[in-house]
Amino acid sequence: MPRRSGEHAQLRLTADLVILTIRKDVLNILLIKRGNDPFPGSWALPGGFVSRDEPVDRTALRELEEETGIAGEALHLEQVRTYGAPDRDPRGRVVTVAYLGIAPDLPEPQPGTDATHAAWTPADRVLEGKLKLAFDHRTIVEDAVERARSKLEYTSLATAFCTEPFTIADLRRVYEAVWGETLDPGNFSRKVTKTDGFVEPTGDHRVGETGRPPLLYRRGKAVTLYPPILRTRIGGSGSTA
Amino acid sequence: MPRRSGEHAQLRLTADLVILTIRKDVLNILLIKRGNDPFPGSWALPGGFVSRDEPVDRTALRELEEETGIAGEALHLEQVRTYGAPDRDPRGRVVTVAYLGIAPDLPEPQPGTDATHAAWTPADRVLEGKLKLAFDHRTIVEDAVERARSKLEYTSLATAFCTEPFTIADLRRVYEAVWGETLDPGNFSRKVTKTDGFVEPTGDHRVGETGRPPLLYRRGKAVTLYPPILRTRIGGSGSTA
DNA sequence: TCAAAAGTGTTGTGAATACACCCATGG
DNA sequence: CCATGGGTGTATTCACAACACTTTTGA
Repeated sequence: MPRRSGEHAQLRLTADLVILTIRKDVLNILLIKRGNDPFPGSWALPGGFVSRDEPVDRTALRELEEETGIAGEALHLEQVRTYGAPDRDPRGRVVTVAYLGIAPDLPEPQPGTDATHAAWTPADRVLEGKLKLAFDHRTIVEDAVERARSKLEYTSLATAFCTEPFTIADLRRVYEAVWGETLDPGNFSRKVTKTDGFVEPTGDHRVGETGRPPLLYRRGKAVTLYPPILRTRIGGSGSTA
Repeated sequence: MPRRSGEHAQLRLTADLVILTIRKDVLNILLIKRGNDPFPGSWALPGGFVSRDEPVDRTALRELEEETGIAGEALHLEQVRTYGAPDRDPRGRVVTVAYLGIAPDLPEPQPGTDATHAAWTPADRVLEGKLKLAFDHRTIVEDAVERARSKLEYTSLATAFCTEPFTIADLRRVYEAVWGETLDPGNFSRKVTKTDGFVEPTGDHRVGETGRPPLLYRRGKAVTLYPPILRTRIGGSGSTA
């Protein structure tokens, strides 16, 4: 199938990561400050080049650890999509595979290779354009966050934000932070505990905080939720992409 | 960020296409019979190498036309995901970006470059393993078909299978073919016509067939459907991936 | 007149919302 | 005893599945 071999040799492949977590009830994203060309000093997603014979998924985990010191254990990681516009990188033809990672609240990241800083940043600062990112990383963030938002509806992804054991209110705060809307605590509790396989009670209560001690849960076996937990569409005409 | 330049030079990128259509109320997929190494004589997805400075999306359309004679006009095309296992291609490191295409019933494909045959094939023959495909193309087909099945639920994707103008029954047969289940005609009709922006009446009827002449519709403006048209989950425990 | 297909009416069931209210703890 | 957050009760609204039934054509 190749036409002339020279036509393909210049292309390089990277993996970039959108790592999301909830910090103080706010959706945060892991960013690094670039140390090298291009865009030195700019904020960007962690990521880097795929090595020969390295699965792309492993590139993602390796770069995450190299640039931020965060290990991929206990991290939900899934591919979002691939960005292949010819002019997206000034270094030449660089195609990137974007990943979405979901983490429970993690320690401060430690900058490593190619990064002078690594920090959790409220996702809204990127989505609202107040913080500019290098390359087409803002688009990647938008797509990844929308993926997370919609997967909260029909999968058990929200539990990946929680450290076990967690309470129903912990889970509700995940939905509220990711969707940016408040939910009725009572109705949410019922819906979650009645959705087969979403969460399993441990039998214990969480103590030490004010208010009635909540029951503790761990992740259930279900991957997809039926019925789904739908966002409230305003207007309902549904012309959103 | 590159370590040694030699580490990246060997990687090549392809675009592969899962083109779906409905033929005689059955979900069909467009396959080619390979003319070249590797796997000559095997059935496979249409696709080919990304050229220098060519957007990956354009590669997909170009290869589709080159190998099957089908033009990308009036074709819904979206990326599914990227497959990057190091050993997925015996020629070396070849990473592929898979696309899902949805087409209304099209003429017979004409084999072109690198393909000795091109044909519509019932998707079940591939999904049930009765027809073996080259590379990891069966996995790609499974993922693409599952994407189509779930997007029928919460988007207006089904209309991409229909030639305008179409009837509600045409649309119902799309759902039935893709989901592999029968739907109640009356309830389906109500649901579709009441879902804001899904279809718009043209005012005309289709004549010449037996039975009461159905109203004709064109695609509405909505991209997402609310409320969604959900598949009937049996058992409901939702442990599917 | 009959078969076939389209589309409406009707009814019972289940789920979602809004919100009142009770529970169990820390201060 | 009060504030705080967790959780249940309940009425209303809404959506859906099942299926009877009417409509309108071709044969």
